Amino acid sequence: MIRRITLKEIANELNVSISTVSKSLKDSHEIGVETREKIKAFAKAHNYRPNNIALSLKNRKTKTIGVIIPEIVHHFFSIVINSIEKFSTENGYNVIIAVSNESFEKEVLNMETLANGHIDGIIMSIAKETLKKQDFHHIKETIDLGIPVVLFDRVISEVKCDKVIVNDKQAAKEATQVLIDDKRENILLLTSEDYVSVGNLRTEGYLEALKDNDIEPNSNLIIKVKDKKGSQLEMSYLEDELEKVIKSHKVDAILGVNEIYAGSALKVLKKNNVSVPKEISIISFTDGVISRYSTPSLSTISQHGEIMGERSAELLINKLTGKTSSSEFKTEIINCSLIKRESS
Amino acid sequence: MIRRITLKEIANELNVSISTVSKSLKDSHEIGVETREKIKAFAKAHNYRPNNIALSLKNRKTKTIGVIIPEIVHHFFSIVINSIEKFSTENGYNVIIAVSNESFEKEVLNMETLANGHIDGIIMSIAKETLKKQDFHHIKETIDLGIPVVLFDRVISEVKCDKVIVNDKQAAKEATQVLIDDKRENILLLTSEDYVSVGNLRTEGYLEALKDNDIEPNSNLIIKVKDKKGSQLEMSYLEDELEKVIKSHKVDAILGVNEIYAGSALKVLKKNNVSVPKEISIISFTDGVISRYSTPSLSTISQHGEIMGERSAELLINKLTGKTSSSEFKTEIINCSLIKRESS
DNA sequence: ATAATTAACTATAACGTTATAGCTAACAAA
DNA sequence: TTTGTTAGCTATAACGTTATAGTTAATTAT
Repeated sequence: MIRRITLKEIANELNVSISTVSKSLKDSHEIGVETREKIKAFAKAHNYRPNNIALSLKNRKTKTIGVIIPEIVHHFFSIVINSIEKFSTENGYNVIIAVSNESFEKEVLNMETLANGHIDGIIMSIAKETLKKQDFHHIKETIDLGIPVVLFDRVISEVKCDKVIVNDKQAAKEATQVLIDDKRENILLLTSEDYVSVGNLRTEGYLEALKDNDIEPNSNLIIKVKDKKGSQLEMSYLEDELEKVIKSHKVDAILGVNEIYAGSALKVLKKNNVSVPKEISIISFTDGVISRYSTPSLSTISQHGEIMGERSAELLINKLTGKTSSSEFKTEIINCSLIKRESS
Repeated sequence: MIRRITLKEIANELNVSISTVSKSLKDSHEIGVETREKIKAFAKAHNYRPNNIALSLKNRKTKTIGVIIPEIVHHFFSIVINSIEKFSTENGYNVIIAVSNESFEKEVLNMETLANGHIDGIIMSIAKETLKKQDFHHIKETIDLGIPVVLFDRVISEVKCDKVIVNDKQAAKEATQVLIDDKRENILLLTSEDYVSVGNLRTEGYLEALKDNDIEPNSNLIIKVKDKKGSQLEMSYLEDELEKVIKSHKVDAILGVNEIYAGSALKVLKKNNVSVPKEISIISFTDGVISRYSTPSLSTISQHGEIMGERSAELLINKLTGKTSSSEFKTEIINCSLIKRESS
C-alpha cells in the first residue's frame, strides 16, 4: 500500500517549506525557476495529488452535486440522472445519488444528510408522499442554508428556486387532440392520484382538449390509479378497473400518463382480445423501453429526460459558479414531443 | 440565508473554549453538567450540525462509497445501484455514482477522480472496452492506495479484491437444458462478443448443455452481436443477422444473454410471423421490464440485482469498518433463477 | 500544614491545503 | 552611504473538528 504523498512530506524531503511546495505546484513566480522545477519533478515522480477533502474544507466547495429522486429503477429518472451525471462530470462536478423511494421521511433524511455533507447544491424531483403531505420545510431550510436547489419534473410553486418542467398540460392536450382527429371520441384517461402535480396537469390538458372539441368528459372514463406500496398491487388495481370499464363502456382510445400504465393497459386489452390500435388506440407519456418493445409498440410523449437532466445541472452549476444571481430564479419548460408508433 | 454555526462560534458566544464545546456535545464527563447542558441547549437551539468535511479530513474517512457502472439507463445496473444505495444509506454511507459508458478512458478518469476524492471505497462493474483492452492498471493502483474495491457482475481474475458474481455458466446450462427437455434441439444463441466475461460464460454453459445431450453445436446458430456506439446500430445488426438465420436454418428456440437481445429477437420473429413459443421458444438473461411487458412475456433468468448490490455493498462496508481483513478476499456467487413466463 | 488528588476546564497540534504577510539577502538608485 | 526595491523564500492563520496534554483551583488525604 502506497499512501498518497502530501505537501508536507514533499517539503520535508526537499528541505523547503510547505508554502514553497504549494506555490511551486501552482507555478507561482514567487518561487525561483530551479526550485520550482525540482519540486514539480519530485511531485510528479511521487504521483502527488492534492487532497480534495482538505481543499473542500478550505474553499468551502466540494464540487459535488446531490441528486434526490423518487426512484432509480425507472426509465425517465435513470435517463435524467444519466444526463445530470454526464453534464456534471464534464463540468468538474461529482454526483451523489439519494433515493427517496417516494417516501416523505426518507426524502427529508436524504436532504439533511446531503445538506450537512459533501455537496454544493441539490437537484431533486419530489416524492409523491411529500406532494401529498404538502410539507416542504426541508427544501426551504436547505435553500435558507445557502444551498442552491433545482427542482425538476415534479415541482411546486411554494418554493422559490430554479425549476425544470415539461409542458405537461399542453402535451396531454395535443395528444388528446391527435386521438380526436383520428375520430376517437371515447378516450379513457389512465392517470395518477390528484396530488401528483404532473398527473394533474396531464389530466387538465386532456379535459381541455375534450372541451375544445365539445366532447362531454365522462368521469367513468377517468381511472385514477391508487398508489400502493409495491407496484404489484398498483398494477392489479389498474388492470381490474380497466377491465371493468372496457366491458361496460365504449372506449376507443386510451391516454396514459406513463408507460407502465399504458403497458399494463395493453396487456388487459390483449387479454380481452381488443385489437390495438384498430378498436382502441393508445398514446402514453414516458418514452421508455416498454413502449419500444411491446407489440404493438406504443406511441409515446417523450419528456426528453436528457434535456431535463442537462438543463437542471446547468442551472445548478450556473448558480454554484456564480454565473447567475443567487436570488433570481428561472423555470425552464421543455417541450414534449409525440413519438408515433404502432398503437395509434 | 442562515450560515451553519460552528463550534468556534458557539464557544465565543458562551465564553468557553472550543474544546469545551466539542466535549460537551459529545457528553464528555470532563465537562461539568451545568456547562454541558447549557452548551447542548445552545447548540440545539442554533441547529448545530458538525461539518462533515472537517470530520472527513480529521478522520480520513468520508463515509461515502463510489460506484462506477457502465450504464445507468439499464435495468440490471439500475437495480444494483438502487440496492447499493439502500444498503449503504442504512449503514451510514453515501453513494457517488460515476458512469463509464462502456469506455475505458472514462472508466480510468472516473476511477482517478473518485480515488482522489471524497470516497472510502469503490464498487464497480467493468466497462466492455476495458475488458477488451485487458488493461486494469487503474483498478490495481486504486487498490494499492489502500482504497478497497469490490467488483460485481463483470469481474476479472487479474485483480485481487472482493467480487460478487452470478453463476452465469450454470444458469445458461440449466436454461438450455430446459429448452432441450422441451424437445428443442436447434437452439440459437444470441450472445455478445467474446471479451465480455459474462457473455462468454453464458456461451460456455450453452455449449456444455448441448454437449451433455449429444447435440452437435452449430456455429451458424451462434450470433455474436457486435457492439456499436449507439445501440440503434447494434440492434439492427442483431435483427438482420437473426432474420438471415431463421430463414436459412431450422431454429426452434433462442437463448439470449440479455433482455434487449431477446426483445429484439421477439420483434423479428413476429415480423416474420413465427409464433412464440410454439415454433420458437425464448429464454433470456436479465429479468427486466421488457420481459414482463412484451407479448408473449419472456421467460427470463434473473440475476438478482438486488442481492448483488446488497452483497457488494456489504463486502465493501465490512472492509471499510475493519470487520474483515484488508488482505483476504472473497468471491460471492449469487444463484440465478429461471422465471418461467409465456415465451417458453 | 503540606502534598496529593480531582473536577472542570483550556491550549495545542493535527488532518492537508492556500492566501497573506513577513523575512532576508542582494542589488539598484539617490 | 543610505535607502529602496526586488527576488526568493518562510511563517502563520484559517477552514472545522477532535484527541492529547496541559492548567487551574478546590478538595481530600496525611
